[in-house]
Amino acid sequence: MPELRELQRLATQVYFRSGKTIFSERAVADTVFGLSQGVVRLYKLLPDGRRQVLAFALPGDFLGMPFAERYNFSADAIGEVSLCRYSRDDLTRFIQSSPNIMRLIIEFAIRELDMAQDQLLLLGNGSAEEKVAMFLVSWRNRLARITPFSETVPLPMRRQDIADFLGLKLETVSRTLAKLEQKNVIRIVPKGVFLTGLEHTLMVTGRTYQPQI
Amino acid sequence: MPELRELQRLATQVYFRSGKTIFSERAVADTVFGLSQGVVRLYKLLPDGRRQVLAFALPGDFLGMPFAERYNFSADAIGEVSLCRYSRDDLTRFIQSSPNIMRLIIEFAIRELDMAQDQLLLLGNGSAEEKVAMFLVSWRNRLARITPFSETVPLPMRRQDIADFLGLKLETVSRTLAKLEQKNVIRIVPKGVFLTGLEHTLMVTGRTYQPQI
DNA sequence: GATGCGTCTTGACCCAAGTCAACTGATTGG
DNA sequence: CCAATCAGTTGACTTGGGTCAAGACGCATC
Repeated sequence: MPELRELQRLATQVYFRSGKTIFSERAVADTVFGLSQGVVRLYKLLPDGRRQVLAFALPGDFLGMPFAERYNFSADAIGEVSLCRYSRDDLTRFIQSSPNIMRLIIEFAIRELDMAQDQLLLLGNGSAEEKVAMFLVSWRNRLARITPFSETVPLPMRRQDIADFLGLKLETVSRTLAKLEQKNVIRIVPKGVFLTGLEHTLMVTGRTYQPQI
Repeated sequence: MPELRELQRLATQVYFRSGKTIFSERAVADTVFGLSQGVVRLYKLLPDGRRQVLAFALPGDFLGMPFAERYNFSADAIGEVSLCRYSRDDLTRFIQSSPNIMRLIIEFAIRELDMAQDQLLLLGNGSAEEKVAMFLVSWRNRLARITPFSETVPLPMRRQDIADFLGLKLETVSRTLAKLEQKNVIRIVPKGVFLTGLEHTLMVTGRTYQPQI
Protein backbone atom coordinates (compact mmCIF):
# COMPACT_ATOMS: atom_id res chain seq x y z
CA MET A 1 0.00 0.00 0.00
CA PRO A 2 1.52 3.32 -1.05
CA GLU A 3 -0.15 5.11 1.88
CA LEU A 4 2.22 3.48 4.31
CA ARG A 5 5.17 5.37 2.80
CA GLU A 6 3.46 8.59 3.60
CA LEU A 7 2.55 7.47 7.07
CA GLN A 8 6.22 7.20 7.92
CA ARG A 9 6.73 10.88 7.19
CA LEU A 10 4.30 11.73 9.99
CA ALA A 11 6.23 9.78 12.60
CA THR A 12 8.77 10.98 15.13
CA GLN A 13 11.04 8.34 16.63
CA VAL A 14 11.05 8.32 20.43
CA TYR A 15 12.81 6.15 22.98
CA PHE A 16 12.02 5.02 26.50
CA ARG A 17 14.26 3.29 28.98
CA SER A 18 13.24 0.28 31.01
CA GLY A 19 10.34 0.88 33.35
CA LYS A 20 9.46 4.34 32.04
CA THR A 21 5.82 5.21 31.55
CA ILE A 22 4.88 6.00 27.95
CA PHE A 23 1.41 7.27 28.78
CA SER A 24 -1.15 6.97 31.57
CA GLU A 25 -4.79 5.97 31.64
CA ARG A 26 -7.24 8.86 31.26
CA ALA A 27 -4.60 11.31 30.00
CA VAL A 28 -5.64 13.17 26.86
CA ALA A 29 -4.51 11.07 23.91
CA ASP A 30 -3.00 13.76 21.71
CA THR A 31 -0.43 11.30 20.43
CA VAL A 32 -0.66 7.74 19.21
CA PHE A 33 2.27 5.33 19.18
CA GLY A 34 3.43 2.50 17.00
CA LEU A 35 5.88 0.15 18.67
CA SER A 36 9.11 -0.36 16.70
CA GLN A 37 11.35 -2.19 19.14
CA GLY A 38 10.97 -3.69 22.58
CA VAL A 39 8.05 -4.83 24.70
CA VAL A 40 5.41 -2.66 26.35
CA ARG A 41 3.10 -3.52 29.21
CA LEU A 42 -0.48 -2.21 28.88
CA TYR A 43 -2.45 -2.11 32.11
CA LYS A 44 -5.21 -0.63 34.18
CA LEU A 45 -5.08 0.17 37.87
CA LEU A 46 -7.77 0.05 40.52
CA PRO A 47 -7.81 2.86 43.08
CA ASP A 48 -6.41 0.50 45.72
CA GLY A 49 -3.39 -0.43 43.64
CA ARG A 50 -4.52 -3.72 42.16
CA ARG A 51 -3.40 -3.93 38.57
CA GLN A 52 -4.65 -5.74 35.51
CA VAL A 53 -2.14 -6.16 32.71
CA LEU A 54 -4.23 -6.13 29.53
CA ALA A 55 -1.53 -7.14 27.10
CA PHE A 56 2.14 -7.16 26.29
CA ALA A 57 2.65 -5.18 23.10
CA LEU A 58 5.28 -6.27 20.59
CA PRO A 59 6.86 -4.48 17.63
CA GLY A 60 4.21 -3.77 15.02
CA ASP A 61 1.46 -3.17 17.56
CA PHE A 62 -0.32 0.13 18.01
CA LEU A 63 -0.59 1.71 21.44
CA GLY A 64 -3.62 3.87 21.87
CA MET A 65 -6.37 4.23 19.34
CA PRO A 66 -7.09 6.98 16.89
CA PHE A 67 -10.49 8.60 17.59
CA ALA A 68 -10.28 7.86 21.30
CA GLU A 69 -9.98 11.14 23.16
CA ARG A 70 -8.20 9.65 26.14
CA TYR A 71 -6.01 6.65 26.74
CA ASN A 72 -8.05 4.01 28.43
CA PHE A 73 -5.04 2.18 29.82
CA SER A 74 -1.49 2.96 30.85
CA ALA A 75 1.63 1.79 29.06
CA ASP A 76 5.17 1.38 30.18
CA ALA A 77 8.40 0.05 28.78
CA ILE A 78 9.70 -3.42 29.61
CA GLY A 79 13.36 -3.02 28.73
CA GLU A 80 14.48 -0.40 26.23
CA VAL A 81 11.77 0.58 23.79
CA SER A 82 11.60 2.62 20.61
CA LEU A 83 8.39 3.97 19.16
CA CYS A 84 6.96 5.97 16.30
CA ARG A 85 5.01 8.85 17.68
CA TYR A 86 2.17 10.39 15.66
CA SER A 87 0.19 13.49 16.41
CA ARG A 88 -3.39 12.37 16.80
CA ASP A 89 -4.69 15.13 14.55
CA ASP A 90 -2.23 14.29 11.79
CA LEU A 91 -3.11 10.65 12.07
CA THR A 92 -6.84 11.30 12.13
CA ARG A 93 -6.59 13.48 9.02
CA PHE A 94 -4.47 10.88 7.33
CA ILE A 95 -6.79 8.02 8.19
CA GLN A 96 -9.87 9.89 7.05
CA SER A 97 -8.22 10.50 3.69
CA SER A 98 -8.07 6.83 2.80
CA PRO A 99 -10.70 4.10 3.09
CA ASN A 100 -7.90 1.55 2.83
CA ILE A 101 -6.31 2.81 5.99
CA MET A 102 -9.70 3.12 7.66
CA ARG A 103 -10.33 -0.48 6.99
CA LEU A 104 -6.93 -1.43 8.35
CA ILE A 105 -7.71 0.39 11.57
CA ILE A 106 -11.05 -1.36 11.90
CA GLU A 107 -9.43 -4.71 11.33
CA PHE A 108 -6.81 -3.89 13.91
CA ALA A 109 -9.49 -2.94 16.42
CA ILE A 110 -11.38 -6.16 15.71
CA ARG A 111 -8.24 -8.20 16.26
CA GLU A 112 -7.61 -6.44 19.55
CA LEU A 113 -11.18 -7.06 20.61
CA ASP A 114 -10.88 -10.71 19.73
CA MET A 115 -7.70 -11.03 21.77
CA ALA A 116 -9.35 -9.34 24.72
CA GLN A 117 -12.25 -11.78 24.48
CA ASP A 118 -9.95 -14.77 24.42
CA GLN A 119 -8.29 -13.31 27.45
CA LEU A 120 -11.70 -13.08 29.13
CA LEU A 121 -12.30 -16.74 28.42
CA LEU A 122 -9.00 -17.59 30.05
CA LEU A 123 -9.39 -15.32 33.09
CA GLY A 124 -12.91 -16.53 33.73
CA ASN A 125 -12.42 -20.24 33.30
CA GLY A 126 -8.80 -21.27 33.56
CA SER A 127 -6.95 -22.94 36.43
CA ALA A 128 -3.56 -21.49 37.30
CA GLU A 129 -1.86 -24.19 35.26
CA GLU A 130 -4.03 -23.58 32.21
CA LYS A 131 -3.45 -19.86 32.45
CA VAL A 132 0.31 -20.11 32.67
CA ALA A 133 0.55 -22.76 29.96
CA MET A 134 -1.69 -20.77 27.62
CA PHE A 135 0.30 -17.65 28.29
CA LEU A 136 3.58 -19.33 27.40
CA VAL A 137 2.26 -20.88 24.19
CA SER A 138 0.54 -17.72 23.09
CA TRP A 139 3.62 -15.62 23.85
CA ARG A 140 5.85 -18.06 21.98
CA ASN A 141 3.52 -17.90 18.95
CA ARG A 142 3.44 -14.14 18.91
CA LEU A 143 7.23 -13.96 19.13
CA ALA A 144 7.58 -16.54 16.37
CA ARG A 145 5.92 -14.17 13.94
CA ILE A 146 8.46 -11.41 14.40
CA THR A 147 11.73 -13.13 15.27
CA PRO A 148 13.45 -16.20 13.88
CA PHE A 149 12.28 -19.34 15.61
CA SER A 150 14.11 -20.20 18.80
CA GLU A 151 13.52 -23.06 21.19
CA THR A 152 14.09 -20.92 24.21
CA VAL A 153 11.41 -18.29 24.70
CA PRO A 154 12.54 -15.04 26.31
CA LEU A 155 10.35 -13.65 29.08
CA PRO A 156 11.43 -10.05 29.50
CA MET A 157 8.56 -9.25 31.86
CA ARG A 158 8.62 -9.91 35.59
CA ARG A 159 6.68 -12.64 37.36
CA GLN A 160 4.50 -9.92 38.83
CA ASP A 161 3.57 -8.79 35.32
CA ILE A 162 2.61 -12.30 34.29
CA ALA A 163 0.63 -12.67 37.50
CA ASP A 164 -1.26 -9.42 36.89
CA PHE A 165 -1.90 -10.47 33.32
CA LEU A 166 -3.38 -13.82 34.35
CA GLY A 167 -5.21 -12.74 37.47
CA LEU A 168 -2.89 -14.71 39.75
CA LYS A 169 -0.37 -13.87 42.48
CA LEU A 170 3.31 -13.93 41.65
CA GLU A 171 3.95 -16.80 44.04
CA THR A 172 1.36 -18.83 42.18
CA VAL A 173 3.02 -18.08 38.85
CA SER A 174 6.36 -19.14 40.27
CA ARG A 175 4.98 -22.34 41.73
CA THR A 176 3.08 -23.17 38.56
CA LEU A 177 6.17 -22.71 36.40
CA ALA A 178 8.02 -25.00 38.81
CA LYS A 179 5.26 -27.58 38.49
CA LEU A 180 5.40 -27.42 34.69
CA GLU A 181 9.16 -27.92 34.88
CA GLN A 182 8.59 -30.94 37.11
CA LYS A 183 6.30 -32.36 34.47
CA ASN A 184 9.09 -31.88 31.94
CA VAL A 185 7.05 -29.69 29.63
CA ILE A 186 9.23 -26.61 30.14
CA ARG A 187 12.68 -25.77 31.43
CA ILE A 188 13.16 -22.52 33.31
CA VAL A 189 16.24 -20.58 32.23
CA PRO A 190 17.34 -17.10 33.28
CA LYS A 191 14.86 -14.59 31.80
CA GLY A 192 13.06 -17.17 29.76
CA VAL A 193 11.79 -20.70 29.34
CA PHE A 194 12.54 -23.60 27.07
CA LEU A 195 9.31 -25.17 25.80
CA THR A 196 9.28 -28.88 25.12
CA GLY A 197 5.94 -30.67 25.27
CA LEU A 198 3.68 -27.86 26.37
CA GLU A 199 1.07 -28.21 23.64
CA HIS A 200 -0.03 -31.48 25.22
CA THR A 201 -1.01 -29.91 28.47
CA LEU A 202 -3.41 -27.58 26.68
CA MET A 203 -5.59 -30.47 25.57
CA VAL A 204 -9.04 -30.06 26.99
CA THR A 205 -11.29 -33.10 26.57
CA GLY A 206 -9.70 -34.30 23.39
CA ARG A 207 -9.64 -31.14 21.36
CA THR A 208 -6.88 -28.60 21.57
CA TYR A 209 -7.94 -25.13 22.54
CA GLN A 210 -6.30 -22.71 20.12
CA PRO A 211 -6.62 -19.05 20.97
CA GLN A 212 -5.24 -15.94 19.32
CA ILE A 213 -1.74 -16.21 17.88
CA MET B 1 -26.73 11.71 9.73
CA PRO B 2 -28.62 11.13 6.50
CA GLU B 3 -26.78 7.87 5.91
CA LEU B 4 -28.70 6.20 8.69
CA ARG B 5 -31.93 6.54 6.70
CA GLU B 6 -30.42 4.58 3.89
CA LEU B 7 -29.03 1.99 6.25
CA GLN B 8 -32.56 1.10 7.30
CA ARG B 9 -33.42 0.12 3.75
CA LEU B 10 -30.76 -2.60 3.85
CA ALA B 11 -32.22 -4.25 6.92
CA THR B 12 -34.53 -7.24 7.20
CA GLN B 13 -36.40 -7.63 10.47
CA VAL B 14 -35.96 -11.04 12.07
CA TYR B 15 -37.22 -12.55 15.31
CA PHE B 16 -35.94 -15.18 17.69
CA ARG B 17 -37.75 -16.85 20.55
CA SER B 18 -36.26 -17.30 23.99
CA GLY B 19 -33.16 -19.45 24.08
CA LYS B 20 -32.70 -19.67 20.31
CA THR B 21 -29.21 -19.33 18.89
CA ILE B 22 -28.77 -16.35 16.56
CA PHE B 23 -25.33 -17.36 15.33
CA SER B 24 -22.45 -19.56 16.46
CA GLU B 25 -18.76 -18.92 16.96
CA ARG B 26 -16.60 -19.63 13.92
CA ALA B 27 -19.53 -19.73 11.50
CA VAL B 28 -19.03 -17.63 8.38
CA ALA B 29 -20.34 -14.17 9.19
CA ASP B 30 -22.31 -13.45 6.04
CA THR B 31 -24.82 -11.44 8.03
CA VAL B 32 -24.46 -8.81 10.70
CA PHE B 33 -27.19 -7.96 13.20
CA GLY B 34 -28.38 -4.89 14.99
CA LEU B 35 -30.44 -5.59 18.09
CA SER B 36 -33.83 -3.84 18.12
CA GLN B 37 -35.62 -5.43 21.06
CA GLY B 38 -34.71 -7.86 23.79
CA VAL B 39 -31.49 -9.07 25.37
CA VAL B 40 -28.85 -11.26 23.76
CA ARG B 41 -26.15 -13.30 25.47
CA LEU B 42 -22.76 -13.28 23.71
CA TYR B 43 -20.41 -16.07 24.71
CA LYS B 44 -17.52 -18.35 23.92
CA LEU B 45 -17.28 -22.03 24.74
CA LEU B 46 -14.28 -24.15 25.63
CA PRO B 47 -14.16 -27.65 24.13
CA ASP B 48 -15.04 -29.16 27.53
CA GLY B 49 -18.21 -27.11 27.87
CA ARG B 50 -17.03 -24.30 30.10
CA ARG B 51 -18.56 -21.07 28.93
CA GLN B 52 -17.57 -17.42 29.14
CA VAL B 53 -20.35 -14.92 28.66
CA LEU B 54 -18.66 -11.90 27.06
CA ALA B 55 -21.55 -9.50 27.29
CA PHE B 56 -25.29 -9.04 27.43
CA ALA B 57 -26.32 -7.06 24.37
CA LEU B 58 -29.14 -4.52 24.63
CA PRO B 59 -31.19 -2.73 21.97
CA GLY B 60 -28.93 -0.49 19.90
CA ASP B 61 -25.94 -2.83 20.10
CA PHE B 62 -24.38 -4.49 17.10
CA LEU B 63 -23.83 -8.24 17.08
CA GLY B 64 -20.93 -9.31 14.94
CA MET B 65 -18.52 -6.99 13.24
CA PRO B 66 -18.32 -5.90 9.64
CA PHE B 67 -14.98 -6.94 8.08
CA ALA B 68 -14.69 -9.98 10.30
CA GLU B 69 -15.03 -13.10 8.16
CA ARG B 70 -16.32 -15.26 10.95
CA TYR B 71 -18.18 -14.69 14.17
CA ASN B 72 -15.76 -14.95 17.02
CA PHE B 73 -18.44 -15.65 19.57
CA SER B 74 -21.90 -17.18 19.73
CA ALA B 75 -25.10 -15.30 20.44
CA ASP B 76 -28.47 -16.40 21.70
CA ALA B 77 -31.72 -14.84 22.70
CA ILE B 78 -32.65 -14.20 26.33
CA GLY B 79 -36.40 -13.84 26.05
CA GLU B 80 -38.01 -12.81 22.78
CA VAL B 81 -35.69 -10.82 20.54
CA SER B 82 -36.07 -8.81 17.37
CA LEU B 83 -33.15 -7.85 15.16
CA CYS B 84 -32.22 -6.01 11.99
CA ARG B 85 -30.34 -8.34 9.73
CA TYR B 86 -27.88 -6.95 7.18
CA SER B 87 -26.05 -8.81 4.47
CA ARG B 88 -22.37 -8.40 5.21
CA ASP B 89 -21.56 -7.48 1.62
CA ASP B 90 -24.27 -4.81 1.50
CA LEU B 91 -23.09 -3.43 4.79
CA THR B 92 -19.43 -3.47 3.79
CA ARG B 93 -20.20 -1.65 0.57
CA PHE B 94 -22.30 0.84 2.44
CA ILE B 95 -19.69 1.47 5.10
CA GLN B 96 -16.90 1.91 2.59
CA SER B 97 -18.97 4.54 0.80
CA SER B 98 -18.93 6.91 3.74
CA PRO B 99 -16.09 8.01 6.01
CA ASN B 100 -18.69 9.13 8.52
CA ILE B 101 -19.99 5.63 8.91
CA MET B 102 -16.47 4.22 8.93
CA ARG B 103 -15.66 6.44 11.81
CA LEU B 104 -18.80 5.37 13.63
CA ILE B 105 -17.78 1.75 13.27
CA ILE B 106 -14.30 2.45 14.58
CA GLU B 107 -15.72 4.27 17.56
CA PHE B 108 -18.08 1.41 18.22
CA ALA B 109 -15.19 -1.06 18.09
CA ILE B 110 -13.18 1.09 20.48
CA ARG B 111 -16.08 1.25 22.92
CA GLU B 112 -16.45 -2.52 22.78
CA LEU B 113 -12.75 -2.94 23.37
CA ASP B 114 -12.89 -0.62 26.32
CA MET B 115 -15.77 -2.56 27.84
CA ALA B 116 -13.90 -5.81 27.35
CA GLN B 117 -10.89 -4.33 29.11
CA ASP B 118 -12.94 -3.19 32.07
CA GLN B 119 -14.34 -6.68 32.21
CA LEU B 120 -10.77 -8.03 32.28
CA LEU B 121 -9.98 -5.78 35.22
CA LEU B 122 -12.99 -7.14 37.06
CA LEU B 123 -12.40 -10.81 36.23
CA GLY B 124 -8.74 -10.61 37.13
CA ASN B 125 -9.01 -8.69 40.37
CA GLY B 126 -12.47 -8.77 41.82
CA SER B 127 -13.84 -10.77 44.74
CA ALA B 128 -17.20 -12.45 44.22
CA GLU B 129 -18.91 -9.59 46.00
CA GLU B 130 -17.18 -6.92 43.93
CA LYS B 131 -18.01 -8.77 40.74
CA VAL B 132 -21.70 -9.16 41.51
CA ALA B 133 -22.05 -5.61 42.82
CA MET B 134 -20.27 -4.18 39.78
CA PHE B 135 -22.41 -6.26 37.49
CA LEU B 136 -25.63 -4.98 39.04
CA VAL B 137 -24.59 -1.34 38.93
CA SER B 138 -23.28 -1.55 35.42
CA TRP B 139 -26.40 -3.36 34.21
CA ARG B 140 -28.64 -0.83 35.92
CA ASN B 141 -26.72 2.01 34.25
CA ARG B 142 -26.95 0.47 30.82
CA LEU B 143 -30.67 -0.10 31.20
CA ALA B 144 -31.16 3.44 32.43
CA ARG B 145 -29.98 4.77 29.08
CA ILE B 146 -32.65 2.97 27.09
CA THR B 147 -35.65 2.66 29.39
CA PRO B 148 -37.28 5.07 31.81
CA PHE B 149 -35.65 4.92 35.19
CA SER B 150 -37.01 2.31 37.55
CA GLU B 151 -35.89 1.42 41.04
CA THR B 152 -36.26 -2.28 40.44
CA VAL B 153 -33.77 -3.61 37.94
CA PRO B 154 -34.97 -6.53 35.81
CA LEU B 155 -32.57 -9.45 35.43
CA PRO B 156 -33.89 -11.44 32.49
CA MET B 157 -30.82 -13.69 32.40
CA ARG B 158 -30.38 -16.79 34.54
CA ARG B 159 -28.03 -17.06 37.50
CA GLN B 160 -25.91 -19.37 35.39
CA ASP B 161 -25.49 -16.62 32.80
CA ILE B 162 -24.38 -14.12 35.42
CA ALA B 163 -22.00 -16.70 36.84
CA ASP B 164 -20.45 -17.38 33.44
CA PHE B 165 -20.18 -13.66 32.84
CA LEU B 166 -18.33 -13.06 36.10
CA GLY B 167 -16.21 -16.21 36.19
CA LEU B 168 -18.11 -17.60 39.17
CA LYS B 169 -20.35 -20.61 39.84
CA LEU B 170 -24.08 -20.12 40.01
CA GLU B 171 -24.19 -21.12 43.68
CA THR B 172 -21.70 -18.36 44.42
CA VAL B 173 -23.79 -15.81 42.56
CA SER B 174 -26.84 -16.90 44.53
CA ARG B 175 -25.01 -16.75 47.85
CA THR B 176 -23.47 -13.38 47.05
CA LEU B 177 -26.83 -11.89 46.13
CA ALA B 178 -28.17 -13.24 49.40
CA LYS B 179 -25.27 -11.63 51.26
CA LEU B 180 -25.90 -8.28 49.57
CA GLU B 181 -29.54 -8.54 50.56
CA GLN B 182 -28.46 -9.22 54.16
CA LYS B 183 -26.40 -6.05 54.05
CA ASN B 184 -29.54 -4.19 52.91
CA VAL B 185 -27.97 -2.86 49.74
CA ILE B 186 -30.29 -4.83 47.45
CA ARG B 187 -33.62 -6.61 47.64
CA ILE B 188 -34.10 -9.72 45.55
CA VAL B 189 -37.43 -9.82 43.73
CA PRO B 190 -38.70 -12.32 41.15
CA LYS B 191 -36.60 -11.86 37.95
CA GLY B 192 -34.88 -8.78 39.23
CA VAL B 193 -33.41 -6.80 42.09
CA PHE B 194 -34.18 -3.60 43.86
CA LEU B 195 -31.02 -1.51 44.35
CA THR B 196 -30.78 0.66 47.43
CA GLY B 197 -27.31 1.54 48.68
CA LEU B 198 -25.18 -0.48 46.31
CA GLU B 199 -22.89 2.32 45.19
CA HIS B 200 -21.40 2.38 48.65
CA THR B 201 -20.13 -1.15 48.47
CA LEU B 202 -18.16 -0.31 45.36
CA MET B 203 -15.90 2.05 47.23
CA VAL B 204 -12.37 0.81 47.03
CA THR B 205 -9.97 2.55 49.41
CA GLY B 206 -11.89 5.77 49.45
CA ARG B 207 -12.38 6.37 45.75
CA THR B 208 -15.24 4.92 43.79
CA TYR B 209 -14.30 2.71 40.92
CA GLN B 210 -16.41 3.76 37.93
CA PRO B 211 -16.31 1.46 34.91
CA GLN B 212 -18.12 1.46 31.58
CA ILE B 213 -21.73 2.62 31.72
C1' DG C 1 -54.95 -28.23 41.32
C1' DA C 2 -51.78 -32.07 40.86
C1' DT C 3 -47.45 -33.32 38.34
C1' DG C 4 -43.19 -32.50 36.67
C1' DC C 5 -39.38 -29.89 35.26
C1' DG C 6 -36.26 -26.24 35.43
C1' DT C 7 -34.37 -22.61 38.35
C1' DC C 8 -32.87 -20.97 42.57
C1' DT C 9 -31.35 -21.35 47.36
C1' DT C 10 -28.95 -23.25 51.21
C1' DG C 11 -25.87 -26.27 53.81
C1' DA C 12 -21.62 -29.08 54.66
C1' DC C 13 -17.29 -30.05 53.17
C1' DC C 14 -12.95 -29.47 50.40
C1' DC C 15 -9.23 -27.71 47.75
C1' DA C 16 -6.70 -24.43 44.70
C1' DA C 17 -4.91 -20.33 45.18
C1' DG C 18 -3.91 -16.55 48.37
C1' DT C 19 -1.16 -14.90 52.36
C1' DC C 20 2.76 -14.39 55.13
C1' DA C 21 7.33 -15.20 55.74
C1' DA C 22 11.98 -16.87 55.17
C1' DC C 23 15.53 -17.52 52.10
C1' DT C 24 18.31 -17.65 47.64
C1' DG C 25 20.13 -15.60 43.65
C1' DA C 26 21.04 -11.66 40.44
C1' DT C 27 22.15 -7.02 39.60
C1' DT C 28 23.81 -2.54 40.63
C1' DG C 29 26.46 0.93 42.47
C1' DG C 30 29.90 2.67 45.62
C1' DC D 1 34.75 -6.70 46.19
C1' DC D 2 30.99 -6.07 49.20
C1' DA D 3 26.54 -3.94 50.44
C1' DA D 4 22.17 -3.13 49.27
C1' DT D 5 18.29 -3.86 46.68
C1' DC D 6 15.19 -6.31 43.91
C1' DA D 7 13.44 -10.56 41.66
C1' DG D 8 12.35 -15.10 42.30
C1' DT D 9 11.64 -19.44 44.88
C1' DT D 10 9.86 -22.29 48.47
C1' DG D 11 7.37 -23.57 52.72
C1' DA D 12 3.50 -23.44 56.20
C1' DC D 13 -0.90 -22.04 56.89
C1' DT D 14 -5.50 -19.86 55.73
C1' DT D 15 -9.49 -18.98 53.11
C1' DG D 16 -12.82 -17.80 49.42
C1' DG D 17 -15.07 -19.90 46.30
C1' DG D 18 -15.90 -24.53 44.23
C1' DT D 19 -18.29 -29.06 44.72
C1' DC D 20 -21.85 -32.04 45.93
C1' DA D 21 -26.26 -32.75 47.59
C1' DA D 22 -30.85 -31.66 49.41
C1' DG D 23 -34.71 -28.90 49.24
C1' DA D 24 -37.79 -24.97 47.95
C1' DC D 25 -39.98 -22.34 44.63
C1' DG D 26 -42.13 -21.09 40.32
C1' DC D 27 -44.64 -22.02 36.35
C1' DA D 28 -46.15 -24.50 32.72
C1' DT D 29 -49.23 -28.34 30.97
C1' DC D 30 -52.75 -31.49 31.37
